[in-house]
Amino acid sequence: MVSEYNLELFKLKAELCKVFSDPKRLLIISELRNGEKQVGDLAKTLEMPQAVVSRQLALLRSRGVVMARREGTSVYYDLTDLRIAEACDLIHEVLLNNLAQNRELAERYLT
Amino acid sequence: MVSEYNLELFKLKAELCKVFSDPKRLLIISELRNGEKQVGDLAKTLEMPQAVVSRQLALLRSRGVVMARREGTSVYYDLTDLRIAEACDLIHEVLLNNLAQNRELAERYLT
DNA sequence: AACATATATACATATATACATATATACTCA
DNA sequence: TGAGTATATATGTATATATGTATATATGTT
Repeated sequence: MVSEYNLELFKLKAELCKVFSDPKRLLIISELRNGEKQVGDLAKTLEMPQAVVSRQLALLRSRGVVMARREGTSVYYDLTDLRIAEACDLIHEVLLNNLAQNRELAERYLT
Repeated sequence: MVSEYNLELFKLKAELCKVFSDPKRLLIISELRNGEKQVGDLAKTLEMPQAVVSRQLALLRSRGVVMARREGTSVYYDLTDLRIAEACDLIHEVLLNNLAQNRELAERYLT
């Protein structure tokens, strides 16, 4: 039995998580872990077209994951909440665990 | 500068996170927190068509988020890794924080 | 004001995703 | 083996998302 209230909350959570479902955005988030960066530098470091980085940052900002600060012609972006990075760490661990289990399975059946 | 190796890893992470980008899947994960459940029960509790629950569970399993155990005609599903639930908790907190900040903004400008 | 730099956005297109409905499969028991 | 129950999958359709390219906007400089 799912109340409307709960459903709404889960929809918001899903919206937020959608942000993490793209490798480019994860790379951006990963870069921002070490402190704020400007758009152009992110584009250069991550070897992505500027427009792509800008658009993804706009999306991240719309979901409250990053915040922007203008300084002259540059715009600096930073994470709004370090727990986002922590969540990414947990996912990282889960992934490594999955991979390890897959390897184990593979070894069991392929050798 | 993103190495191919890293890119591959981030793609996998994004694939894993995609799992959390749907409210139905989050509800299922949330239900499974309290222990394994069978498909039909999940469908009933969450008021979703059986086919929807089954398909989402298949997806969750393909990503290594849940595991299945058959017992007679029933199939029981459970989380594979509690850190998944922990990550969801962190996201929950981030979301609440976002909402609080939005409310603050709204109050500042609407009153 | 004219120009340069940094960033953002619009549009068209390709791809991915979710859902409802119908159907198939796996298992149990008579 | 045949009926009944639980779960899984296939298909068609509607919608969402990502991308490249081109262009717009904002700020700083001369």
